[in-house]
Amino acid sequence: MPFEESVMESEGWSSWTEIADSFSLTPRVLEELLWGGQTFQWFPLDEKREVWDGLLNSLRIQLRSNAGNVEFRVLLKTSEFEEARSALKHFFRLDENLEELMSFFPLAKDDYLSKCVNAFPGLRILRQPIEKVLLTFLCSSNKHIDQIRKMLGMIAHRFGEAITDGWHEYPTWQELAKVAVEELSKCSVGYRGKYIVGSAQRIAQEPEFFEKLERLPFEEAKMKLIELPGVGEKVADCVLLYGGGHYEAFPFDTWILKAVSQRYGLEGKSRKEMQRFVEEHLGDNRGIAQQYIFAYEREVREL
DNA sequence: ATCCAGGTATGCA
DNA sequence: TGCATACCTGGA
Repeated sequence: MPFEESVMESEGWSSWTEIADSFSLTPRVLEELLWGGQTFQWFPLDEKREVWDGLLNSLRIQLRSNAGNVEFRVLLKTSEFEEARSALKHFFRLDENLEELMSFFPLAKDDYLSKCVNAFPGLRILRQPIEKVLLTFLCSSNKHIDQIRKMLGMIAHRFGEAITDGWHEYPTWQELAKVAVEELSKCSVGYRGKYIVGSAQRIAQEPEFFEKLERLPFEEAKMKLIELPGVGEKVADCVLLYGGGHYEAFPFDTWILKAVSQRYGLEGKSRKEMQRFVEEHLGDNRGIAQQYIFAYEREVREL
């Protein structure tokens, strides 16, 4: 019997419902959003990765693309239906006009970017709490996405609040500040353990750290983040892009570095020069462009 | 086995 | 500033 049947019949779940009228995504793009390295609290329920199981605002939710329409259902005992729907609209940024944000991309004179954009229609930057994003990208250095996911899963399970059916939230920074590095090391975090606890302790001793961070303009927020141990330029850019909604952030990871230098003929150029090129060529919403490039490169290089 | 992975911190020219 | 190296861990 198809997997979907048993899911439909299990108790406690609401019925599958569209998140919003005009919100459609192919299964591939939905997969890229939930599994591609922006967020780490969603897991595929089936081999084909068409149904997703996750946690959003501590609500247990499932997602799928049904003939293009993004549908959700929620475990009713843990939440109200409309609460989940509005959390999802927020998460997918349905309040923003993606087309308009991308209207300044130099698509007419950039075949490469056009290819990236066309390959993942509707791809966007998810909106996640900045506290959570900081934790995820503090784990990210020198790791594959699936390894990051495993680390975070262990951290949540060991230190985070239990929600339902073995699902745990991430621990708060206040909680992490009290964790011993040796304890955290049991989550395979390696040398990142001291970064996480060290950052947690600084955050814990500065009241409203994240509130202040969110009020700062991009460059100042970036400097504030880089003061934390384990946060360099790349992690700071990720935190501000995925958690702070700063589309000026353009994280230069190894993939993007390779892609930009090769695709735009900038081999041998310094990192500074590449940054300057990206700023001028891609414009203020370059962070969104980065997401398309990242997705495209991962797909063509087959991982 | 040896290398590398969504980098950062440190030391030295 | 700009480059070299070490760093936990685990999978290829």
